[in-house]
Amino acid sequence: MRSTEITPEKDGEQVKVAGWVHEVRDLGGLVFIVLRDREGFLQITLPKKVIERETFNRARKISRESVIKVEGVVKKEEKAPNGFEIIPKTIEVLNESLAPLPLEVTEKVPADLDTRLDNRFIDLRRPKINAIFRIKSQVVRSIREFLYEEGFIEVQTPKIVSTATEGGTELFPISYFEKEAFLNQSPQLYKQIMMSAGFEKVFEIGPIFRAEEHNTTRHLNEATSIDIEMSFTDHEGVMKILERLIARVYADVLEKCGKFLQILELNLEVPKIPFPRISYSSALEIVRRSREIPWGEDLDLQALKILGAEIGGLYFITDWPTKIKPFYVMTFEDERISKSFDLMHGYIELASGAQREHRYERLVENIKAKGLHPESFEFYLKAFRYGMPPHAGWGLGLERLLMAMLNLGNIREAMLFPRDRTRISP
RNA sequence: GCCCGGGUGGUGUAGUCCGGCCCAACAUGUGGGCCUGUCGAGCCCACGCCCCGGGUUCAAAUCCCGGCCCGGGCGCCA
Repeated sequence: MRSTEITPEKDGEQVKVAGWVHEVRDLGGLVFIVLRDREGFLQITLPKKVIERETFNRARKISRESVIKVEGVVKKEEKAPNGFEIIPKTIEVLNESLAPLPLEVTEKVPADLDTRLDNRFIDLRRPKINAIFRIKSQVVRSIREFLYEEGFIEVQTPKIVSTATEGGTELFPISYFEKEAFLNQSPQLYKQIMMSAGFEKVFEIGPIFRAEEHNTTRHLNEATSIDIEMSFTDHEGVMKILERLIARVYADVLEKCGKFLQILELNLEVPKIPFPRISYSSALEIVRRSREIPWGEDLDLQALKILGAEIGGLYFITDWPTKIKPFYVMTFEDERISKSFDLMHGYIELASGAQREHRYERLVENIKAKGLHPESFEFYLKAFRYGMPPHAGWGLGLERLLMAMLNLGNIREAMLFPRDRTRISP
């Protein structure tokens, strides 16, 4: 049985429980073992007079974090946490833990993030850390459910690619027999090809790799991207999907992860849709009250912080200058402006999307205009020559979303085993 | 890539500025002991640490040089 399945009403019932020894409090004639399992804590109480001597003496010496199995009787008890305790008949040590521990699971002494990540298996035993990933699981589940309900088809695209970069980020080169290859920075080009293939609505949840030497609390070199692509719609259409998706995720987490939110001491609110939309040009006006940025330049961190403070919460920045967006975005009639958007949370960018350029000739021009070579994109361009519908899509950073939602101070907290500038293990 | 900050028991900190009073302190931990209502249990005893290599000096955790490692900010990027 799990800890949460037992209540004071089960008084007198025989139960089997298993888990980790969180703490042992030895009072001499009375020993308490705090047992921790996946769902919470249980108190095993051993009064010296009642327990068999051998069991009693062995139990008080069990090292913290050892894995034990307990068979015993539930006893309703006002003085016990949650109103009950278990009086054991037998205690079996399934696996003994070494001491001292690499870090304190009881959180009496804090540990640096670096120490925690080096010992992640034990760090994750801490309820607060565990809660993050229980919520992450629900987030992914909600996203999947929502997109399936909306008629999307889940796809898997390659993570090993040969193409030159689509622009922007650096790629990790890898050794691939006699060929040059890279880890994919995003499923962008492949999900667009799926539009030509006639899937109409696709999504993918998978890893992306960025070989940037950044060293900040909001960047990872391996992250999880949630990507959608949708035919016969425009940027407005996919923005609506995105805000509904975000609201759904918040609502589900609120409904199904109350316990974990409580552990994290978070008060989550479901964001109201539609999210505020502000054009790049209007955003620039706000920023210019305190800082000069010429039209057409990207908004740097300082600018985004000004905006985040001004607007707050979740909002879209739309109509970005074409020159700072990738070749695949579609422009308005005024070609300086693109049908693109970023979803922001404060100053953190969560997602970015656009209507795509589906017209072959225009696309080739765009590639050339970015100083790239159309020949390197032949596998991609081919899909545009034989019937490509108009389409739009976006990519959403899962860890960024989690960071924003749970107010995490460091994106590494949102990844089980983060990969950053210096860390590739564990 | 640029710029800051840091490395002291298993863990987290103090001490470094201004060298000696530091064979290094505190908490947690670990080992042992006492204790029948703990829930950050309490009390007593013990154990355990100055990143590496040079240098300066009568004397280095402390100052200087080099190295390794880590954190953060900016840039870039999602």
